[in-house]
Amino acid sequence: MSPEHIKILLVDDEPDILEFMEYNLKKEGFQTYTAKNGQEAIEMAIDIKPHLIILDIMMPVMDGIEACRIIRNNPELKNVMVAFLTARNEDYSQIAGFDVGADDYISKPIKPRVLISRIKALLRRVNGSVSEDLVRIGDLEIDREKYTVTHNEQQLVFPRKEFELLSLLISKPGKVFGREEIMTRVWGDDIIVGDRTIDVHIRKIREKLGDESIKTIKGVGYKFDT
Amino acid sequence: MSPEHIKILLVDDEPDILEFMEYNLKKEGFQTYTAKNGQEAIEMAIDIKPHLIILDIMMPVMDGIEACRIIRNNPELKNVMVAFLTARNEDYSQIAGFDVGADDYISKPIKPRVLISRIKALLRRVNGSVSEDLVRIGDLEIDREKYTVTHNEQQLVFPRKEFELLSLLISKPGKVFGREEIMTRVWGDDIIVGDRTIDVHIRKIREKLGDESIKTIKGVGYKFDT
DNA sequence: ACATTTGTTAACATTAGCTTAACAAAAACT
DNA sequence: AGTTTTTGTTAAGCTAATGTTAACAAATGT
Repeated sequence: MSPEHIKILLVDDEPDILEFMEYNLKKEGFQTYTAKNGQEAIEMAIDIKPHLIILDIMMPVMDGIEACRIIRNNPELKNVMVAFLTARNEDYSQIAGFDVGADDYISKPIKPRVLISRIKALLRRVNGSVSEDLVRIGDLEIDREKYTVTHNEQQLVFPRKEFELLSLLISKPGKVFGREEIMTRVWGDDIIVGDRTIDVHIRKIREKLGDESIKTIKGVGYKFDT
Repeated sequence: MSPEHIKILLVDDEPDILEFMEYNLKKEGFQTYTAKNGQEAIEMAIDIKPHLIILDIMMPVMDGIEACRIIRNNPELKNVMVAFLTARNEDYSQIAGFDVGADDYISKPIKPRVLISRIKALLRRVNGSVSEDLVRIGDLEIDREKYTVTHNEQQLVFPRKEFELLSLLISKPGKVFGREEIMTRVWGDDIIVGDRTIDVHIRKIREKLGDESIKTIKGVGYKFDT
């Protein structure tokens, strides 16, 4: 999704900050909208249905936390992303765990490059590419966020590579992943490791899952299949 | 705190009354849950951690008084508010409810407006003094307002960074927080501190909590898990 | 101003998990 | 069948990531 189609609603009571953010986001091609308090933000959000709302926490009339709560409870808005703006040294405790469902925190003072990259990361998430934190296949459930694999009610611990490898295979059950592809997607293009490395990891996964699920297609690669 | 975030557990053996209360509370925006006896109520309460439980006194299987007693003895639930539903002419002496720690009585027949205003009053009490900033996970209770962590009846003092770090981890139990994320959310984007800093804080927290609860996922991050 | 508590760093110890090498087994090819 | 190629297995080393400690700096309290 290109920036031109992304609507971002900026909410802050300080005009300077709004202007600053708006300038930087517009330069990147985003569509921007502004509101100066939570109340206004919600009305506007319902109207324009932005992809992302950047909310200052401290605002008159209605603060960011409260606004976020309302947004999260509005069925029309519950899927928009919300990022909080927090003062540099604002106690994290003020916001932490108010599990109002914020997707990110951006701290002041805002640096344009940080802002942009955070926003892009956020939007990447919304587009589905990354998210999908929980995948269930048969009696297997892998949770990328918690980094756990649950198998027959048992939570198993998987070290990084094993997890990523299994995760990759499961991402498309049935598809055969060639060694090349596994290499680049689990290890990356730069680092070079021997060929047996993959086998060893496959073996460990099989060991933990009691075999069966990962199949070898000789000369081609591996696949996950029930 | 807006009604949308208030969870109320309604407990009565008469479906009509449940439905009546539920209808009225939902209209006000509260989240409601229902159970038809004390047994069920307790299981449900542990699960959903409601803010308020409205208990009928006379019920089959387990009556309200007994249920309340159990609730008050469960560390995870001891701070929820409990209100009893009493028949109009029920003798107060019979109730003995205050002995088991009820916070209010609501007498049948229930009038919607009375019900709502009593509930709001109750919840105001909660917000004024305790709770809301209080999170309980297992035998841990962290209070963001007081900056304290209670563990096995012991109030521990956590310095700011430690507290914020623990607080972050607990805000989503199970989720693995990468070092990057920890950095930005506890320290902020601007300030740069060495890598070992996080470890040292983690260590101190573990020291105080007697270890176990914070787990390391090597190469990924840390998570809080029971 | 001093004492105490927090936060950070640096240097070193430790460990988990990654990689490898060497060999065994199984397919695949002649 | 024999040979070649690919994969499985094992255990031992290696390395990067984390744990640990203590000393110092910074903040906070008295």
